Amino acid sequence: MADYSSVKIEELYDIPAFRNLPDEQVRSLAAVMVRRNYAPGQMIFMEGEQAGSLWFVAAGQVKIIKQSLNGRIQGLCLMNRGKCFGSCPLFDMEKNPASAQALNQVTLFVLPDEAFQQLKTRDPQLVKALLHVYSQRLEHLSRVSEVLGSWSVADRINDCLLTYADRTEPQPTIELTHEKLASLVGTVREVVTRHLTHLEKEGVVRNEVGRITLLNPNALLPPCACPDETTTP
Amino acid sequence: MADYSSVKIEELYDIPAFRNLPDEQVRSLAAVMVRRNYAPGQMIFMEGEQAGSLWFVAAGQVKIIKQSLNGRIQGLCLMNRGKCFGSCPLFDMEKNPASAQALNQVTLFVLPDEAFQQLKTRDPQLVKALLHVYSQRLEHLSRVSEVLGSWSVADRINDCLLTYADRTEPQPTIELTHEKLASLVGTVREVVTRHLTHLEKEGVVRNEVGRITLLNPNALLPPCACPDETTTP
DNA sequence: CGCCTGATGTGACCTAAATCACGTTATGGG
DNA sequence: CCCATAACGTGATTTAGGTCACATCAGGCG
Repeated sequence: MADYSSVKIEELYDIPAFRNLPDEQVRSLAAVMVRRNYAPGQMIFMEGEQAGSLWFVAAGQVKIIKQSLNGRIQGLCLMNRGKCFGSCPLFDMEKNPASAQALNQVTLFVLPDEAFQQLKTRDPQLVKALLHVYSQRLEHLSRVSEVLGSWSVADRINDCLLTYADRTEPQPTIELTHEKLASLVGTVREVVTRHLTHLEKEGVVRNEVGRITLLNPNALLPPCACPDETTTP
Repeated sequence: MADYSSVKIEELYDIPAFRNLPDEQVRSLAAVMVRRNYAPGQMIFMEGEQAGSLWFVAAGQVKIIKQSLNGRIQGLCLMNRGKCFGSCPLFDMEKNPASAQALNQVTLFVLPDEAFQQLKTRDPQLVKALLHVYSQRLEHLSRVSEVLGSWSVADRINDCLLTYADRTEPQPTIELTHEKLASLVGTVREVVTRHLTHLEKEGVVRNEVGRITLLNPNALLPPCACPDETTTP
């Protein structure tokens, strides 16, 4: 099943991190990158494993998760087409801080560690592009920490819907089962179902099997922007 | 009250990130760094503010927190003597991803943004040292996410005790009030008190006012390392 | 030494959300 | 077309842990 065929230059330009790079750099990247396919549910790499490579999502969705000793799984984020993940070879991280799992049929482009090490010496611009990706990741994680720590499950679900909605269409949609949404948010299916049916009754979303349509995204917005004017003197 | 006197070279050598740097580099750092003092509870910088500088803890403790719109506060970590925090000028982060607050009387060394920008061009080694700090932060945050998402409050308290214990003495101690511990862990005082008195009954810790002594740290260890041999066939 | 304030102990109560336990609805393959 | 299976809907029950309401204890200080 594994398809190790090469990566086309046009395909690389679809990835935001590379969009502004000059042609020859992308060309040299394409030469060393590898295409990989994964089946739904398949693990791409595991937390704690030796790290190094960089992964780019060409098609499908990848879930980044932490699994703790007690068996519970906490989703950290969902990587869509164009996103980059993997332990950063720029730092000297030895191990993957989390696991990556294909959520559906997935195609990835891999930049192997060795290839990256070579590129980075003669290509500081590339390094800068990737550093930026990592600064976003730091921000994202600190946001996850905030959300997990102080939001209600309902708010977390709303936030997740807004974050991962596909906005290319007039009606933003999310192509996830309740089960998968639940694992991303860090809760269980029943709670997601209940909350979604509630939202549907309010006319905020429409539920179909494996797909949620946002009819009124704004209604999901305020996590709790309680207008706290009451600064009692 | 603000004491802007200069920073001594010996003091910088106390900071792990600089310990292995050659003498002249540390000398040039000392020339541009600034000393600052903060009172207990005082905010050092706020989430969302313009970022840039790097901060090093010379004495006291600094709490890194996220405050969400609903007013709840989630502690991310506690910085002890020698630790480094602040938004990384290496990335192009515009804003602080979190706030920093002095937990007690605190002395900091500040490396201002401008100074750092100059240093980094002629000192790649320094950059590398700091990148390493940031890779640790990424790991820490992903750990926080895991812990918040899937551990019980009791486990989180235990973990916090182990993480922030001062191991220089035979009996590790934590110098925090229950209130402050609670805000670090992301819970309320009562829960911390209850759990600590429970631990004291079991002989695992000793409680004094503003101080907790770990009598048997190992008892705090397993978050839930349930020996799950039962791979039922 | 008595008072005030901040740090603790502890019970009663209450809510969010996880669990359990089903029933119902899609949907694709034979 | 039928059935297995995955996805969804919904109630009843349970529980961790947050909230409230006090009572106690320790240290500083006039």
